[in-house]
Amino acid sequence: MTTSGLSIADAAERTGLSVDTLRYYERDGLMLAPVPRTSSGHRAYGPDELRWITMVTRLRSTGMPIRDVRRYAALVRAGEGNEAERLALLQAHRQVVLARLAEVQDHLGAIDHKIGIYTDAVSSSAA
Amino acid sequence: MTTSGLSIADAAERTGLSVDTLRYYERDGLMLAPVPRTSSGHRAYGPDELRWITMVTRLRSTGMPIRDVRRYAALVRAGEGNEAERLALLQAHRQVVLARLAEVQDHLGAIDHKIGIYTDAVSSSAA
DNA sequence: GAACTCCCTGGAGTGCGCTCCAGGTCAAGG
DNA sequence: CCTTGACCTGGAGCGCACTCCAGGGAGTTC
Repeated sequence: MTTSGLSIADAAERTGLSVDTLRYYERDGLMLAPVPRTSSGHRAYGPDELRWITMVTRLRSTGMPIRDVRRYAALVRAGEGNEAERLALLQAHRQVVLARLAEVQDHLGAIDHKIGIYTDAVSSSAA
Repeated sequence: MTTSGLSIADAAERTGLSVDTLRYYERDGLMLAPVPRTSSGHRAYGPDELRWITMVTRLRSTGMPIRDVRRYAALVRAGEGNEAERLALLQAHRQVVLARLAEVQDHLGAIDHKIGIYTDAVSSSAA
């Protein structure tokens, strides 16, 4: 009486990833365990898988390389006892992201300045 | 009596790009004009080149693809009269960057939450 | 004038993260 | 039955942005 789970196409729609990417992530060791299969061998994504994919997406979308996501997945897969390592990995990532955000914001500020200049130029030439 | 300009190695150091990247940008049409040369054919980067490279770096570092930087360079190279187009390009980029920043910040918030959970777990296990 | 260093060019190679493809299986519909 | 459609696998291919390399000057140092 278990609900079998989402097809890969449905999981793709839910997560915003492509079907190919979902299979690629699994092949590449980013999942915590092989995705469950139906009797005919089709993947069936359950809530656990979807939640984990969401976490992977957060890490990827903040710029974490696949290889680091894989390391994080390995830690989680290993089970309890390595929380300090997981924490260290996430905190290191956090620092990288914050630095990157600051850099982008700084550069964007300079670009905004240039936008201001062009805005003046364009509006005065239209006058 | 013209100061000849910086060697490519010095320009690389100044801009934070690699020597190879500087040559690549020039080959790929990202510069406004061919970089001036010394009598022996070595590149000599002057203030104009360095300023432009700084702008390119800002665009690149905020995620603008090479191809769009090239389009922007082409507009600037074409001279006055297309300020509206330059402005449109920069504004479009700005929107993309802002959206990306918001997304990253959102995902980072979720990661921070997870960090909080692990911090609690680790500190209580140490207690 | 031999060695050294820095630079040149054209072109090949690399790492990343997907993305696509051929050839095959399986359950359901007509 | 036979087609259809979604999915399977292993592996090749791709776009991007560099990065590296071979082979060849040119100017300086001893």
